[in-house]
Amino acid sequence: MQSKTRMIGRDGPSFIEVARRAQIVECAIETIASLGYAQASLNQIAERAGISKSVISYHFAGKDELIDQVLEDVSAAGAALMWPRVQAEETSAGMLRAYIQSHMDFMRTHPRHVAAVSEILLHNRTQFDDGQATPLEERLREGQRDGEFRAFSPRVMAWSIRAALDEVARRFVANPGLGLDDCARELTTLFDLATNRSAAAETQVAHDRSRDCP
Amino acid sequence: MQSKTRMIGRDGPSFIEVARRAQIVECAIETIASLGYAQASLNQIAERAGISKSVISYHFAGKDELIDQVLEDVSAAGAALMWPRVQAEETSAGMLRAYIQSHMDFMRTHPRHVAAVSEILLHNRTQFDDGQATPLEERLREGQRDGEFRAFSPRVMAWSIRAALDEVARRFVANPGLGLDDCARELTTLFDLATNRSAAAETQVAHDRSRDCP
Amino acid sequence: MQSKTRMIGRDGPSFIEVARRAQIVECAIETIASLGYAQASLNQIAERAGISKSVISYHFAGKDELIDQVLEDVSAAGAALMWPRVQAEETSAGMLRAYIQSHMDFMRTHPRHVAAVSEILLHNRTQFDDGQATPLEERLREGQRDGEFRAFSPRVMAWSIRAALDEVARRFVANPGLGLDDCARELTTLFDLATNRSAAAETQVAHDRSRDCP
Amino acid sequence: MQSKTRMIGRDGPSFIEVARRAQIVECAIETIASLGYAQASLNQIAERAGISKSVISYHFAGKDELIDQVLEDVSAAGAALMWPRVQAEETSAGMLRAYIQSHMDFMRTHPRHVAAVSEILLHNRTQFDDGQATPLEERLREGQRDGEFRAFSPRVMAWSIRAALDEVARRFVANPGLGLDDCARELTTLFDLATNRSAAAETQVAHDRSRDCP
DNA sequence: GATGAATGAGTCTTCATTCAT
DNA sequence: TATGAATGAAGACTCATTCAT
Repeated sequence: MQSKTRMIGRDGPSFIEVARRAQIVECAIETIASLGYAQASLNQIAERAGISKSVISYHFAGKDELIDQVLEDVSAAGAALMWPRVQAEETSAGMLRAYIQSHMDFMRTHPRHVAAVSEILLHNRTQFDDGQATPLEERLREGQRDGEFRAFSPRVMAWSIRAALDEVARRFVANPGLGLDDCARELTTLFDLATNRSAAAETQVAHDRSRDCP
Repeated sequence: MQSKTRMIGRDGPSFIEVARRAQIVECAIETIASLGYAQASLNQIAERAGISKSVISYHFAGKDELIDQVLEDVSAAGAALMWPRVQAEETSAGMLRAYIQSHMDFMRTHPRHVAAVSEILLHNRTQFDDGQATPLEERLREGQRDGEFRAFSPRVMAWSIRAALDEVARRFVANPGLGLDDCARELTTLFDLATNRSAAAETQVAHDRSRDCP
Repeated sequence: MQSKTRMIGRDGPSFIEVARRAQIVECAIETIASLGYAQASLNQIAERAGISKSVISYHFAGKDELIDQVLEDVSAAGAALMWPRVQAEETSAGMLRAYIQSHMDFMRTHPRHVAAVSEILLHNRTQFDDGQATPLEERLREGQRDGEFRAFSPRVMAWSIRAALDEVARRFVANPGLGLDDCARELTTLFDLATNRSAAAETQVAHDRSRDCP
Repeated sequence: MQSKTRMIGRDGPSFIEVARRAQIVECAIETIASLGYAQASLNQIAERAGISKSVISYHFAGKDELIDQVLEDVSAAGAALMWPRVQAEETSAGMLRAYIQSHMDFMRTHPRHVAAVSEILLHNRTQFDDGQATPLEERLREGQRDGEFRAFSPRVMAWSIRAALDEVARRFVANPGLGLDDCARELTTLFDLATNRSAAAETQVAHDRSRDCP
């Protein structure tokens, strides 16, 4: 709808309005995941939706609003799936595993959603707010305070985790035959080893030994 | 394209041809790193090079060939810096550390090159050759055969390593104040722990214990 | 168009029909005066009216009819205010003064109406009916026949008067602080001098003198 | 030319560049004068020029620059024609007559130019710099200081003069049969009478008389 | 009567590419 | 070799209009 005065009345957006927006958002996701962010023009999106290009302009103020809606919808859905499972864990290591595992599960059920968001975030790196910590980073930091995680930079670790997950997401979209279960197991183990205290200690010993007698 | 016609002459590309192509590639790198892939039009590149836009079309079959050349040149430069240092190591763990470390060193000395390639790969993720193993993956596999690395999927591990390195690269470009030394140390430790055999064993024990008495 | 169909009923347009049309016309005036003709889309007009855009299409055959109605309504209102005062004058000079003065008064009481019409005429200067004389022109001609006005082209004089009034209207809309009383006095004097017989004679003398001994 | 770096070297714009720009500016004038500002799209302009729409984008940074160029070119041409003739006059009244007369002469030789500028100025009334005095206003004020002109608001008078001239310009474009000589004579007389001191005095007398015995 | 929804034509702009010189 | 000039396709966006409900 073009007017921004969108009924201050009681009803809010109509059913069909909601449905259309959802459909367009879905098609945008589909398109971005398939063609990449750069190739995902309104034309392409409209074509996939089987609608005229201007229908998008009717339901969204502009491409930006559409993209924002994609981010919002997918993030909300992802968070709804993931955080309960993360919070249900008692240990920090468990939480990290749950984070990765649920991320992969979400990816399995919504592969193109994850890929699309990944594409969007990668291309809109304006808001690279290096200043602010992500929830994941916070959780890692907490795990360190608890003494469960070894000493590492939570920021770099969070970057690495997200980068690995996003990479898998894109690979999965390009190649749906990819075994997500295997990937999940690999990544949980990888970052388990990378974060837990005892492994670090042991490796430190190994390092020391290797330095002692080269 | 014209260059092919030129190639059939007896002496290959002339000196000036080579120089021009190199100059253009450099300017392309500069432009992409500065403005991002999307804003790096031939116009912008030509402007930075102080040449006419059509010079690019003259020396390259099209924008695609230019971009490919950028990838090729930077990859070659990177490989030339990195692989000697990697090969000089005797242990697989050392090689992995050298891989990460030299990658960061290359990033420090050629930040814009790395940024440009990163941008390009991000936008042209069409050709996801999942079939073929990268050199890094091969090295990881070798480390497993040697018994130095634990059992993991070399492919997923390679993906994770590259993803982490590229992420740091992008962060570094966006924020040159980023401490590359710290990142290098973080990542080498991270993937050291993630790959080495003893850490895995120890962690496995820890896991078992945690399963025994929850 | 639908309204024609409706008209063939026995009682003409219903009360609600008339009211709606009037409301829409008012909002159109408001919008055009505020945003300018170019920015006054049906969307904007409907928004200000608090109605749906298609209501306009329902009550008017198209934007053109709406615009025509605006012109008609404002002209009628203006004429209703002005002509009685003009006709009340006995001399032609008095009539001209009354014309200008009442025009400015109308401008003061209906600034946005005048501005809207001004905008519309500016953008739709297709139908320049140069053939037909305006009422103002007729009055000027009459003043000449009475011997009260000097000899001049009533057409060009009428153009000049209207142009000056419209110019002041636009200035007033752009800058409501403009002193309309001052403008009214200036313009009445200006065109008084420009039309009256005695001033012309005197000036003619001056001209002749200046030609005699340059 | 798209690049803004336009050769800092010695040559400046090439001959063909200058010619093309001039041609496009002429066609823009033609189009605006014929269709009105609102209908003068780049498409229309390009069509009249017999060139592709993007040629305009090549030679001008955007529509704005084209419009600005139109204003600049026409203003320069007009000023070059008018001001020498205006300055050549010794009396203020002579200058005003020369201003109007030369304006009409320019209109005769460049009718569409004048009409186009008039259209542009009317539509871009953003810069309605009511604060700043135009050269014409300054001249009028000077004439008052000299004691040659009666007391009037130079601003309102300048508005009226320009409005009348622009009105005639538009009428002339719409109807080329219009007798410009007659118009020129009419307007010079009109504003002569409206400004000169003696006419005002005489009229004042008439006014007084009419007030005495109405 | 009224309206949300949809649409196609049209706006300006950017860009890679081609061509004659 | 080099380049100024030109072009067509595609980009996002606006808008008056139409239609089913």
